[in-house]
Amino acid sequence: MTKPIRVRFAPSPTGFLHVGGARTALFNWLWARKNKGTFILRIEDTDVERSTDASVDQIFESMKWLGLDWDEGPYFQSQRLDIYREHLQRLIDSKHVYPAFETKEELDAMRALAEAEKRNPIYDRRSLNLPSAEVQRLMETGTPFVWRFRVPDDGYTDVPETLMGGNAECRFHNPDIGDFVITRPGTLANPGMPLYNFVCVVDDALMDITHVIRGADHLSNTAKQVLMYQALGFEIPSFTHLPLILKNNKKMSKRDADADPRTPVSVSARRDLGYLRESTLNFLALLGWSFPGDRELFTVEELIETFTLERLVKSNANFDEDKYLFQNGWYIRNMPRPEIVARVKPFLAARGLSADGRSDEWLGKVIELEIERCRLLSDFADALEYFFKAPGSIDPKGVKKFLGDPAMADTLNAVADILAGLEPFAKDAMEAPLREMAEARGLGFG
RNA sequence: GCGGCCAUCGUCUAGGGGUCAGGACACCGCCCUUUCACGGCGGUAACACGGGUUCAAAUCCCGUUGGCCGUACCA
Repeated sequence: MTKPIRVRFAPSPTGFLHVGGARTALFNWLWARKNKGTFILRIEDTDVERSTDASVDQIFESMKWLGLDWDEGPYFQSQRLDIYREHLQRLIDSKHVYPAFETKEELDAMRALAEAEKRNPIYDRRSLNLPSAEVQRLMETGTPFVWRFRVPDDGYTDVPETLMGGNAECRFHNPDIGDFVITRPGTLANPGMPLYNFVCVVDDALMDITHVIRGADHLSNTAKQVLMYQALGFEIPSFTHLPLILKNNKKMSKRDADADPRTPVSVSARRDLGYLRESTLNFLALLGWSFPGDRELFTVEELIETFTLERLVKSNANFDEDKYLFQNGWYIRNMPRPEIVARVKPFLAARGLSADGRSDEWLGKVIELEIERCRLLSDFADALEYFFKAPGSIDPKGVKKFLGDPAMADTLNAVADILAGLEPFAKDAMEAPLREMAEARGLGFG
């Protein structure tokens, strides 16, 4: 038995949990559950400007709803600043980092110039080339500076990647990486907050993460991180970069605000629309992974049992709304009826349809009437509304078209007479006389 | 621009030297059904292109093209 598996999901609380993040969390969770490992939740909130408590709460809530329970954490990076400070000092002492004094504006100008000259916008190390007396003076006079990581002048950095790169290693040319920044601007007295590529490595190493499973948008960051692991003398974990989830062939992100209310990107909005956790997990698992043997529908237990990193797909996947909807409908139809009744209730209430005084049995019967047509839990509220309240308004066009016709009024009266005379009043008993009447009047039976 | 990754039906994918290239969603048709839906049956539809290697390439190699991601004092 080798080292126990430890994985983590590390969202930044700058918005709700979106379906892409949920899939990353799911694959980490599955890998932990499959291997009796540990699933850790870590909140990456070093960007104080953008992080909010509301986002943290919503992330927790969405993960709990999906059933992605964590074994350790949540850790908050904002509460671990002393740890990062300690490791930063190690990097300073070992000369792996150096202070850089350029302002944001200067850097923007340098980048613009590089672009205009069609050069790579790579930091030119001007602060590294400052005389040490000048560096000393600037620091002591309180000039704000950032810490930059000194990337080796030549050579290559290999990322031990299990998926991308054909199970080989992704190789980056060091001079292409550039000396990246690992803290925000600060002074000796007032140090700047540490940045992602630094804290991520410190935490993953200190938390004994064995497998880093994250989105492929982090692939190029990983080269920087490998360099940091080496500089800090940490053991490098294995990396698995998941193909991205695309929406209309573009990376799906929470920044594409939920333009269409029917197809939101946030997990909680999907839940509120009446998507089930079961179908959400099932559908998400199929985005970049496949169940062996043509299976498309499976339980979470089967998923845990079957999950392997080997069956992960390398190419990006478009989010297929139709398939998600279909699977949601399938789960609704195949769910035990008492369970469905319980799940539909909140959606009726949300629509102001009171089930007070109605038994679950009665609710079960009316739900059964529409269950094959409903693909979202919220569809039941639309479909069953007429059981709960009288029509609020009637389409005037419809009134004119049907009720304005004297023959129609006559027909309706005939229908009413037949129904009133029925004994007992049952569905089976009403069909024959109504058909007879329709035929006599030369009408379709529709 | 530079760097990295990727490339099978419209979409999600299976298949990794010899398959009629399989499944699912969507779409179309038929059946079931008073309608719709569900269900059943059937159908349209794919190996990006060009070179190699090989008796044999969707599968291996190289190139091209295309797509995506990154190129922050965000994560």
